[in-house]
Amino acid sequence: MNTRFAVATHMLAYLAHAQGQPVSSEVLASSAGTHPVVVRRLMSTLRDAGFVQSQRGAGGGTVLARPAAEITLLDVFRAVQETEPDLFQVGSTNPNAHCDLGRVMQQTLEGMFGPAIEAMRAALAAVTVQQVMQELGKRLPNGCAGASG
Amino acid sequence: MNTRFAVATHMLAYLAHAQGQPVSSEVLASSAGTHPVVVRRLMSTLRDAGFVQSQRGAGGGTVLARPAAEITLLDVFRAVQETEPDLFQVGSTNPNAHCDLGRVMQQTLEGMFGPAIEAMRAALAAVTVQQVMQELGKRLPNGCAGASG
DNA sequence: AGAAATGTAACCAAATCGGTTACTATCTGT
DNA sequence: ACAGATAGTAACCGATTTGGTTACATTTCT
Repeated sequence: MNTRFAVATHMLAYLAHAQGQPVSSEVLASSAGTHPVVVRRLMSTLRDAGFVQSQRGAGGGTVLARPAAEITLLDVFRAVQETEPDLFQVGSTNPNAHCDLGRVMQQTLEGMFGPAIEAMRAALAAVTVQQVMQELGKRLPNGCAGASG
Repeated sequence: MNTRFAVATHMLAYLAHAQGQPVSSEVLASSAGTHPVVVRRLMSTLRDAGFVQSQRGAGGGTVLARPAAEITLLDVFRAVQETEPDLFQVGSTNPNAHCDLGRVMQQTLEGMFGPAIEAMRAALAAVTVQQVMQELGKRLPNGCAGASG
């Protein structure tokens, strides 16, 4: 899987911790261990999804556009992972035209994965960015997250 | 995601339906809509995992090495998807050496994904190859699966 | 004006994936 | 013994994806 989901969550949690103070892509990239352009690319997606808001120019950066408590990890996953419908891409076995087995197999697997996928979705939907941030706070009592890195 | 998991399940269900009769990679490939070499590659993995047994030469093919009721989809997934531990590869954000945030973020996300991953695993473990085969039988009453395709 | 920052296109190297060819090894049947 | 059928496996290829990087236009603040 990609790193996009993890990086996006990382960025959002950082923004939540910044409490409305704009954060530059350079700072976020440094924290997430990637390149500022990668951050801005992801931000573009998150902006389209309505999660963040950016300001150009000196002193600019990105802030959350919604309360962190109202952004779930499922929201983030959906925004960032364009191929969300097939969280498990069961299909893509090229069904044999000569027989229905291929197609039926695909339907069958999809049916049997339904519960698994729903369980995963529910688990992701149960966690908010705010919770991630708070969990981070517990593990980083020194406050490094808000300062330099 | 790959097609490997779907194809492997396809093959195993087919073998379960064949009831001990060896099935050639050509037949399986035709049914799954792929190439015989792809089937044999996957079979090699499934053989290493102890799920199937193959016989070379004329009249050869592959048979199940275990009762279909004792092979779960989680088993198949683990065997075929080498990167199983990170069903969600949360990590691979390069933690910033300057600050612990990267590493802690990774730990935090992993911790919050634990339940989601476990839910998914449980759902996969609850389905056996035999159940897939039976479900296929319901949807293919004409018995095409056992005949030509 | 100049510095700082985003937005975005473009390119690249690496990895992955599935298909294909080619060859060897093995087994069965005559 | 020989021919045919089959698995096992290495090797290569093209397509796709991914993330990093450069480059440049745009915006905003001082």
